[in-house]
Formats: sequence, C-alpha cells, structure tokens
Amino acid sequence: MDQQSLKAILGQAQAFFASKGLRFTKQREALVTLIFRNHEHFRPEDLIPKLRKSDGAVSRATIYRTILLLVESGMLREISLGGGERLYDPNFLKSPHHNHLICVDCREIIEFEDPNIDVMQNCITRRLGFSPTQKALRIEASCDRLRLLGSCKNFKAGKVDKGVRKRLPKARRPL
Amino acid sequence: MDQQSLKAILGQAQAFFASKGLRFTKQREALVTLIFRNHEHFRPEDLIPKLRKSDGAVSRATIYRTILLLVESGMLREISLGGGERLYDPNFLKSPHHNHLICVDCREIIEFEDPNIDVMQNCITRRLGFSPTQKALRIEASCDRLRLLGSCKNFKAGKVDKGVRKRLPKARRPL
DNA sequence: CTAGATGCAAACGTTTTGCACCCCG
DNA sequence: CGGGGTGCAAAACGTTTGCATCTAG
Repeated sequence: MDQQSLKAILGQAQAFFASKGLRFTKQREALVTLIFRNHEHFRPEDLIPKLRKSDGAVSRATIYRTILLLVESGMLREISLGGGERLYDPNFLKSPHHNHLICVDCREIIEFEDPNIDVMQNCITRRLGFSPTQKALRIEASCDRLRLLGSCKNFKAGKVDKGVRKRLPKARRPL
Repeated sequence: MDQQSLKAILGQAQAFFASKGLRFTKQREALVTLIFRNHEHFRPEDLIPKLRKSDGAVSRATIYRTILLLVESGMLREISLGGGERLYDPNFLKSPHHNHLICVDCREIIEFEDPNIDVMQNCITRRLGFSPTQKALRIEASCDRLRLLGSCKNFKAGKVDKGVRKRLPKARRPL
C-alpha cells in the first residue's frame, strides 16, 4: 500500500476515534498501520509477534480492544471462513462489496465482487421484509486446473498442506 | 418432526456409520434423535443439559466427536452467524441450498432459498475456474416492520434482548 | 479377544476481564 | 488531576486430547 492511502486511512481512524471522544494513541496508530499496510486477513493473535519488533510492542488486551473499535468504525470486518476461525479483513475499505471463495484444495482465498449477486441479495432481503445492512457470501470450491492438470499455481501435485488446523499435543503434566 | 422422518434419518445415520465400519451406539442414536427432532441451530454445548435427563447423559467428548462425524456424513452443517459463534444446522437435509438472514434487531434467523442466487453462485465460481462444493450466504438486515411500525413479531418496542453474547464474570480467586 | 466407543479431566488456543498504573490534556 | 489507555495475568470459553475403561461383535 502506498504512503498516500495509508495516510488517508490513519486520518480516517483518527477521525473516528476523535468523534467518540477517544484518543489516537501510538499503540492504536501502530496497529492501524500494521493492519492496513498489507491486505492480508489476520487473526488477532497473528499481530502480536509482528508488533514485537520495530514499532514497539502492543499488548494482547490492547490489540483485541482496538480491533473491536475498528470493526465498530466500519473500517475492519470480521469474516469467517469455516472451522470456527475468526478472521479480520481489512479489504472492505477498498471493495466494500467483495465476497470470498475458498479453494478446498489449497485453502487459497480469492476475493471477488459481482454486482448481479449484490442486486439479487438486496432484492431477496426486501422481499422478506428487511433492509440489508451487511452481506457475506462464502463459496467453497475445488480448483478445476488442479483436477484436470494435476497441479495449479497453489497446489502442486499434493505437495501443499491443506491447512487443516491441527493442535499439537504437548507433554502432559502428571496428576 | 414426525416419527416417519426421524426413522429415515436414524437409518441414514446408521448406514453412514456402518459404511465407515463404525458402530451406531445408543449415545450416537440419542444424539441424532435430539439433533434432528426439532429444526434448531445449536451449539455443541447446548446439547449437554438436554441429554442430562431422559435418554441418559452423553459426555461432552462424545458429543463433539459425534458432531464431527455427522458433519462428515453431510447430514449436519456448520454455520457461522457472526461473533465467532460456531453453530450447527440440521436443516440442510430437508433444504440443501438454504441461506440465512439474521435480523439485526431481534437476532431472529430466517432461512430462505433462492434458485437464482444459487445459479449465479455456480456461474461465478466456474468463471473463476472452480467447481462449487459448498456455498454459504449470510445476510444481516433490519426489520422494516419494526422501523415503520415500531414493533415486529419478534421485537416489541425494545423489549427484546438483542442476544449480544456477554461473558459473565465470576468471583475471582485471589492471587 | 479386540477394535472401536465412552467418560473424565486435563490441556489447549483464543478472547475477555479486573485491576493497578500510566499518560495526556 | 481526572478520565481514558495500557499491560499484565488470570479467568472464562469452547474445543480437543490422553488415557483408562467399557462394550459390542
């Protein structure tokens, strides 16, 4: 992300905090910068190690509390890609209507937008007697290239960990 | 749910377990019965108290393990309605393509189906070079009736708990 | 007999909280 | 100096696991 956009985003965050009578501390600034510098989905826990280094560490509690505020501000959105995993998506600022396709082979996440789907969702919602406030479409799918050719750019002939989250058991303390 | 359908579902479950060389124990039968007897979304934890009584208790571990199997069998589906909440939906057996609309006012969940949306999702998925395996559309919306008339069948003039999940702090053990 | 199933309690990863302290206006 | 902010560690939560035991075939 260019410096230009980041500046704008920092300004937007600052304005939001100010509008609620809250302060825009250096921790919050560091967080916003980290979150919106690249376009990756992230779990709150992921941010902790990334803040250990340069910008000065930010505590877990502050991270969680700030994320909540950013979601409230509309700058950040919680998404769920299955398995009870709670991710945050900073890309709704740039494309407010995007959806997610998850490849079941390699777990790649593809963001896409489609005006027709969007119109249709609004249509259905109104037909049901509601006004839409937020929509989330998640498609799980398998890669045709992989099936036909045996490989795709993300999945090379079975070499890719499918990303099944497995908990590693550790040595147990005896009773 | 009528006895007829329940019988069919029990049979389907039994067949699935058998096909995998697994047993259809009385705990599993009790669970399947409980899950598919009504059409409610549920959290695994919800099932524990409901099994304390009549049918003989089933342990937490068994509940979680069985749910995993039922999901694998395709009879049960994991859904996510936001807030990191992990719910299971037993209604995909009857309507395999349904989606969810959540009222932001009263948190009521409305299941709906729409062939056009479905076709369109397939279309987009193929255009991206994939074959759809599963789709989840979640719409959050506010109730028009409530906004215009001040009440709806679920939300009576602010009397309804919005269902915001709040953790209740307990007495702390001193350090 | 034996592979699968169960229950228990411990452990896990994540998120929230109480509280003391800090910082800034 | 006062209200919001932070960090820490503990607690709460939902889920998974090891293991001893049971059970069905």
